[in-house]
Order: sequence, then C-alpha cells, then structure tokens
Amino acid sequence: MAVSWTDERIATLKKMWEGGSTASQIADELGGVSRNAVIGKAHRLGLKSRPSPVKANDKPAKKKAAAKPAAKKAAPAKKAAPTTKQPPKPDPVPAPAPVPTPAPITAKPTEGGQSQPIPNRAPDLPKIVSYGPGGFLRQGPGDQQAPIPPAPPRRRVPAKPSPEIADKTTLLDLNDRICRWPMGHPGEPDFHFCGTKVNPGFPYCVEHCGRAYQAQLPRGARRPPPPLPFGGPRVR
DNA sequence: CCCTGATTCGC
DNA sequence: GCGAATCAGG
Repeated sequence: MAVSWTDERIATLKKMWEGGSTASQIADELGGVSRNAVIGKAHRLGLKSRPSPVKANDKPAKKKAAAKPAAKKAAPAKKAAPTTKQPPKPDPVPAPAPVPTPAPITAKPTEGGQSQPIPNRAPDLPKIVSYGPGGFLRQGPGDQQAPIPPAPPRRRVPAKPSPEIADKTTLLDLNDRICRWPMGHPGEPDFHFCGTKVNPGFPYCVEHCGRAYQAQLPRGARRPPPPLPFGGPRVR
C-alpha cells in the first residue's frame, strides 16, 4: 500500500465527495490514488450515490451476473454464490415523503430585493430565487444546499505532501456558516477557503456571493466573463 | 471517444 | 480493507 487512508485523507475524501467533487478530482487532490480507489473507499465508508450517470435506472436485471467471470488477472473461478437478496422482511417501504415543500417565500427582503423566478438547481422544488442587492442571484432560504464548490484543476500523481495549512480555513474546517470560496489552488500548501461568515442563507460570504451569483445582463450589455475560482486564472 | 460512478473480486 | 478491472449510462 503506497498511501494508507489516514484520518485526514478520509476526511478530505468525505468533504469533497459530499461537496460534489467527482471521484477523479478527489483522487487528483489526494494524490497517489486512483479514481477507483476513491470510489471504492467512498463506498466502503458508506458514502455513495449522488449524481451518477449509471445509477438512475432500476432494472438490475440479472444478466451482468454472468457477464464478468472472464477477462481478469487469474482464473475467474466464479462469482460468489448468488446469494439471493434478502429473503424475509418485505419491508413496507415507508413513504419517504419528504419533499419539504419549500414555502413559496419571496426571498428575504433584507434590502428590498425584487423577486424573480430564476432557474435554480432542484428539479422538483419550485425555484425560489431572486436578485440580491448586489445583483447576484438569491436563493430561497429553504432550498439552498449543495455548495457545488468550483472544481479544482485536474492533476495526476502529485501527492499532497502534508496538509500543513496553519490556521487557514481548510477543507476540513468548512461548515455551514463560513464562506467556502476557495483561495488559491488545491494542492498548494496555502490553499484555503475564505472562511468568513456567510451571507445568511448562502454558502458564501456577501462579497463572494456577488462573485458566485452573477446577474444576467441584458443581451448586448454583457461584460467579459469575470474570473471564477478554479476555472481560470488565479483569483486572489 | 470522453466522462461519470457502481460493482466485482483477487489480493 | 484495498483498488484494478470491468461494467454501464451520459
């Protein structure tokens, strides 16, 4: 084993996984491990699911059970006994329910922002959004979630030497109340997050909300795309 | 083809 | 427990 799953690495894995990073990105960030390793570990940790392209369907069928025995390093021998699924316990699937019907609130009139329906992430829930005073999109207090942190750049092999990130806000310090805006680049010794108090109801502080949620300007009045974290040139 | 995550199974 | 190989959907 080249690199073992230390507590920190596991914590990072969790954070990123839950944060919406892809397995590849997490693997890059951790360094020294493959995407598969990350996924495998994630599953072993109990994490799983999340937008996966190959998961939505529900026709497990039974064909794949015999579709792999070949092509492997050694004699495939054979699959584990087809232990049929759980025999007893029909389990009356409890009605999940829970789509927490978000109250059709029209944004927090903190400063008298007008509300306007804007496409937001959340397939089922009504999109409650409005423009904030700074011109950034404002979400309904009820449906904010998934930080979807900006994706880190791709990197292969470089293992993070050690997380000596002094008192800066590290990945592990993130919580619901501090700004998650990334400062610097992942992998750098001084990579950290903004860390200041968030704009209530948002994943970022007021300043970064303005950066994250940009209002759409009228056609023709568009300004050149401002730099975003990770995707482009350094932002700091 | 690329990407994704899921799964299997030898180690 | 780990992760390469493999599968499978987008």
